[in-house]
Amino acid sequence: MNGSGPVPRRRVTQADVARAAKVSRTTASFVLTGRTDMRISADVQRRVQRVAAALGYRPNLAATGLRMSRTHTFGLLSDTIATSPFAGELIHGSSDAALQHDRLLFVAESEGDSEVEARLFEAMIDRRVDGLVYATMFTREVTIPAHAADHPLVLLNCFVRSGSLPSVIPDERAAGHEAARTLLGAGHYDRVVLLGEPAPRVFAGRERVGGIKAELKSAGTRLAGNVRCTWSSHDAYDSLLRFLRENPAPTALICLNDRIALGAYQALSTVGLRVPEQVSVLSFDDSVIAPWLVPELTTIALPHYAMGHRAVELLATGALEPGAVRVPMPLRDRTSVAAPRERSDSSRAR
Amino acid sequence: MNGSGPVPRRRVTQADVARAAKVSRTTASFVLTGRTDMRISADVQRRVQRVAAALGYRPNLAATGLRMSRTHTFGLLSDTIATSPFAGELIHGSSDAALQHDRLLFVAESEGDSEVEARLFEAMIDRRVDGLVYATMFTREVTIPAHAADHPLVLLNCFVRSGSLPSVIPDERAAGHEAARTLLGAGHYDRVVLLGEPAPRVFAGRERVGGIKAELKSAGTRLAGNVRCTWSSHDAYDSLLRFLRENPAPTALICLNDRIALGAYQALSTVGLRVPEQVSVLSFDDSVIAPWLVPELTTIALPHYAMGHRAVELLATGALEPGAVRVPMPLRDRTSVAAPRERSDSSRAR
DNA sequence: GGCCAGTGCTGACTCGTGTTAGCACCGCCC
DNA sequence: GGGCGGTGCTAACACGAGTCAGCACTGGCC
Repeated sequence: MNGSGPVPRRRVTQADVARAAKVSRTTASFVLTGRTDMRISADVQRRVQRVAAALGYRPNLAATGLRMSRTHTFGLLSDTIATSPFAGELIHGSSDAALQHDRLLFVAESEGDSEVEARLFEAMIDRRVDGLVYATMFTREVTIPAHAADHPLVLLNCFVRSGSLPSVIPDERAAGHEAARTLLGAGHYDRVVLLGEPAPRVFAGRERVGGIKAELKSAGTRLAGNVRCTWSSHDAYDSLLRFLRENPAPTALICLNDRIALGAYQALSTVGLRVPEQVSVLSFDDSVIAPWLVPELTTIALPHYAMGHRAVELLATGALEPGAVRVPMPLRDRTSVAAPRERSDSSRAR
Repeated sequence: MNGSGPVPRRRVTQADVARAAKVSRTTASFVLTGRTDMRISADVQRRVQRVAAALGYRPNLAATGLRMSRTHTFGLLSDTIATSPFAGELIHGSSDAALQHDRLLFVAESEGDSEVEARLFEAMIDRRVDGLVYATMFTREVTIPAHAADHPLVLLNCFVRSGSLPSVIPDERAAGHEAARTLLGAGHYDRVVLLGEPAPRVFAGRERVGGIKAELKSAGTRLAGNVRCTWSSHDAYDSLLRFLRENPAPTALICLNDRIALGAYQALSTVGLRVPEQVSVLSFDDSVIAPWLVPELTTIALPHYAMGHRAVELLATGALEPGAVRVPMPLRDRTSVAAPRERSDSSRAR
């Protein structure tokens, strides 16, 4: 006799449920999709529900995707450079939002290769994603291929010049204001030095500096110094060291990002200036190293998680109005900012 | 008259191609899937190909997925803690491998919540992924829910006790050997101090220390000191500072990870010891800060990119033998290791 | 001229689901 | 008792592809 053997465990389908509940597949479908406009007796409804649960029925989303042209799936396409620690946050926020809206995310990276980008784009469209997020690692302007316009699309951390596409970017300008306000609030007034300008036409740099200067101006003061350097810890180290040898020490330092702040810490340590007792340090990005530094670095965070979350949420809710959503950048108030110990003679109590 | 208006641009299907090429849909299907066992004249083949290209036909993968039960899609499920900068690398490697094998990756994170994990798991299965990668941020042992065994599964950066599942992990032990060998090669022999043991039953720590000690032993020497501290820069800073005040300075320091190395740098700077002239520093992980430090940190890299790549490749090629694939950890030879300047009297030329 | 083998293509079914049109039954009313 | 309105369900088609069985035609052979 031919033993039944281990059944190859086919997945249970709607038809299985219908058969077991002794109704037509149509009826099962109506009950399981929860449609009320078709008259199904309460009795049958319960029976189908119960049988479905008992058999562990789960709809085959490949099939519904085909039938409905909605796959409950989004694509996240980024140009992420592998070394960026922010990529994880962006994906994390996106992934969380997707889960909340019962979606799943395809994630892929083009490394800036536009041919690869096109291939990935096609691959997602071929799988009939319901929408796309196009993300960049650094906030910048992008151009989007024309055929992309056929599909729901949200730009993440980037924007198009025309502003004709929905996009999510960090509010860098407000962050600049916040930075200056924080130092002013701690009592720093006229011996605040900026480290890192000019960022070569980089959105973040331009906006941050703009916000800082505007805030200081409206408080009736200005930067006491402006140390130029690239956004690398090594250059920041060298540049600040040179500055400190030729100028009076500032009471506070605004570093345009955490990498610069790291270089600044090392330079300050080299000349024997202590943070925050002698020099306060405030920075931007809240990269992983901020809490590792001694003392822990006070910095204004790039809200990558929140941005990713927001972008996917826009797609999921269909709120696709053109224009930029600016996500606030929160201050991570740690221990590198303190009140200035000695007042310079030109400072005044506020 | 009812103007034709802008056609809602329905995607072109195989049926469209067949119609335009004046063949049956069956024939179109055979040509487009490149099947040769069915006899189609070369003439018709060319015609179909040409028409398909002209119309820009692309198969609907939701449909083939349904028909074939193969979606050309994998799922990557991780417990990633958002703050980890390594997540990006893991995903990057996986994504690249997927692209190479014409697959797309669902990526999702559970944040260690097993209920969320189960939901994501279901969501992927419901979308009929061809296989799953289960990834952890830190190398560790995991337990996999039983029903997962029904699907092709590769463990990434983790393993099951029984070893019954294919898994990809970093070769931490070999890295320990490499670390010791590197210092020995630079001339450090008997004044090498370890900073960071014991890692509380952490795989990476155990293996690294094991490799280091074994290598030193086989070279006829041993660690000159063992400074215990947690894997945080702050604790490393404090612990090393205390050690340096009570002991002769080592010629080389092995830090069990880069965070510890950062604390060590700051402590060495505090007591006026220069890297690498007076103390060489060697570390593990190659986190983002390694190249930012002054001098740049020599460290043995966690091969997250390679591991992600390998895991997806295993799935794509179907090479799913049980047991662990150990991925080598490359030395990033920067500038924090140099030959010791002065020999201690007990050292001998090698 | 009828049979056979080979060539080249197509009809019809399938995957698992959503949806429209319509069928069978019941009770009521005149 | 025959039409009629309502109730409760189902047959049949569609989504876009892959695949099996078989049909129509040709040419050669006895």
